[in-house]
Amino acid sequence: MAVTIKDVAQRVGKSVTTVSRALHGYDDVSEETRTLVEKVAEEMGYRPNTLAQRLQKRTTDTLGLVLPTFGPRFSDPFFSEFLAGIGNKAADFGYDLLVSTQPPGEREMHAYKQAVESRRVDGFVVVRTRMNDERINYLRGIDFPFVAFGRTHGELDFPFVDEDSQHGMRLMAQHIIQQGFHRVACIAPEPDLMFAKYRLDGFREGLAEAGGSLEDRYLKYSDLTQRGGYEKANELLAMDEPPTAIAACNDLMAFGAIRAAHEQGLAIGEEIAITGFDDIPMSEHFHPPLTTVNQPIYEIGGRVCEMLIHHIQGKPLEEEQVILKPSLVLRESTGVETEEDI
Amino acid sequence: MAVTIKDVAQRVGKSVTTVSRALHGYDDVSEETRTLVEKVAEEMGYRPNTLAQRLQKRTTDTLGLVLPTFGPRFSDPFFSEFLAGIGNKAADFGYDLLVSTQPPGEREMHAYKQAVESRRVDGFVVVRTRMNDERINYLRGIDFPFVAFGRTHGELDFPFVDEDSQHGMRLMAQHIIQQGFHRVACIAPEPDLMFAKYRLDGFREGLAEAGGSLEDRYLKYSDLTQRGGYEKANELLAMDEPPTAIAACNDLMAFGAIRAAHEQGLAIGEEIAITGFDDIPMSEHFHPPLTTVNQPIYEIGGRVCEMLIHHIQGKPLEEEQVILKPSLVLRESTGVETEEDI
DNA sequence: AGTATATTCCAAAACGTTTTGGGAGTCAAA
DNA sequence: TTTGACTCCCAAAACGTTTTGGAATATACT
Repeated sequence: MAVTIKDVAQRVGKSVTTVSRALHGYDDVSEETRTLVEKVAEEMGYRPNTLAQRLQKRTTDTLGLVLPTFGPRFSDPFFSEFLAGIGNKAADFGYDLLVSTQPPGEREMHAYKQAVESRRVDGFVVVRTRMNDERINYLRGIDFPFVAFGRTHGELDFPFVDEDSQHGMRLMAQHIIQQGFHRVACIAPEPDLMFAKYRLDGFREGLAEAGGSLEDRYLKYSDLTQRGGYEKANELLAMDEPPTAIAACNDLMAFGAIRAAHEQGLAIGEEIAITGFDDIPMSEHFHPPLTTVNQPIYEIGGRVCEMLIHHIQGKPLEEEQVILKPSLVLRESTGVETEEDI
Repeated sequence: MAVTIKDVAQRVGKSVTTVSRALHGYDDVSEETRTLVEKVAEEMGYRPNTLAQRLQKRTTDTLGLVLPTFGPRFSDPFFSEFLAGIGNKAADFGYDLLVSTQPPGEREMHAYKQAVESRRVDGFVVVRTRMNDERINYLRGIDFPFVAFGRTHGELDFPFVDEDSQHGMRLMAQHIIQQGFHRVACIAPEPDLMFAKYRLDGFREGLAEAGGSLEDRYLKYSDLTQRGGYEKANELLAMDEPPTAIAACNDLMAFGAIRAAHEQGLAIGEEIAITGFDDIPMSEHFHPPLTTVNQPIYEIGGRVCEMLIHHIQGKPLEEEQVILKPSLVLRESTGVETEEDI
């Protein structure tokens, strides 16, 4: 059907070898035949068959990304932005991006193993790391290229990009106290997620440094959804002595908490402070605009992707392990009045 | 490095052919050798090389999806849910999903053409169709398999799934009028998007049927982001005679409009009604909860994917063109008090 | 003239599969 | 004993590339 290199060779009256070498700029082919080959290939609409090229070069030029989804209504703006960051960078380098969606667990691991064993990808981007991360253990065990977004507990002898969310949450705690909110609660995700630990630790440190503390009764665990944040915030607000500040560990849960506070008729930013983490685009446009910790998700995606490609190509990485300093974004949900930075 | 079928063949003392046929359940191989082959293959950890298989079978077992992104901060919850729908269904059928992200235009078309010409995918999911859709023209022109989410203007001789958003917006218009809001505005996306036409047409029809109309000054065009909705709503609310209802053509823009109304101190659902379209998970948890038109995004993704796979495999489609009836989700942003459906 | 050196080319192997088109052996029926 | 059917097997071709390891010719230098 399609035009193959053999067809081109026949047409120019040269061997397949010569055509291939002409097209790849080898210098053992005369200027004359090179231009002829190029012309004919162009005319015939020759496009190399990627599969054949990849088989021969023993490389897939493909990156793998397994998105950890929870339930069908997977709808985390965080991931679409991260995906765009990876995807665009991958395209720049001529790599394909193979995406699959699996909830953490057996099927997820199966997706990784299958991709590795049947040689579908050259490397992985591992996202949302966990305390003891089976994906990373596996990939490290077989020495398969990957770069993680996030760290793990224990040995950190693999390449990653992470934000210093411990520091971010420390700043956030201090900000909350400074704004005059003293009964402070936190909604954290399942503690198996690595960033949960960092954010919670940082939050505790920040409170301690500002002379406060996080009481056990004010610590709630939830999934990372709005619904989860809503439910846990409702529990908190129904207590005898409800908190006057709720720090959620991501923006989505903060949105849920805001809704709960609204329903209780609380003036957010005055009677209660609510904070998030991530600074997804929506947080600026929420009512009220959300105080949160900025995470340059798109850039991180690009960075991770670039590191992975270098890794695959055996190029040395100038920085194997990147930790970014976060910055606070202060908005009305903690009582800060601002003309929003546009 | 990795175990090939040749290694297995050598080990069992049979030909490569026999091993291949044993592993694929052909009946011209004895029960004895079959079990032996299976055992040895298992022991040696043999996994067929996908690339080689695909080259030989002249198929890629891969679906293409090019997400139309606008700018780096691409963060549309709509797409992550749609992606999950496609991804999970593709996995069920053993297909890979190749994702790239490109803004509409030249680079986008290049992504399609490259994937087709270098034979990287067996078919495409085309999302967010446009009036005169170059992607569809191209794919149809070369008779390449695809299924669209959405229709186009003109001939509809290709497989698609779409929601009858015309009907949805008709219902919405009537609901708004019924709730007693009469100065009605609309924020629509660039008219090149096909669903913009349907939604706007439907909205006009609904208003007409309820004895109203959409004045030109109350029609604003925007991108599909929150920021856009916010800006256009501000323009509307700054008019001498501002509208008392704003129907946005997606939830994200509605969120932006809500923020604008909040900032004007308007009581949403009472002094002004605001509506969206899509019913992304967040719309239930917004403040106030958003009246919108439900679109089963995850299911549509799965449906489109399944249709595409059938198409690729040459199986007849029971339904080539699917149009789903939408349903209104009434919430507080139009003054409806509900115990939310959980 | 003979030898080295460029220059230009290509046959064949390789990547790892699946499929094609038989072949050899056994057994029962003619 | 031949014939036909059946069972089990396999060499070789094919998929479409790239790379290896020369070969052939022309040119330049002793």
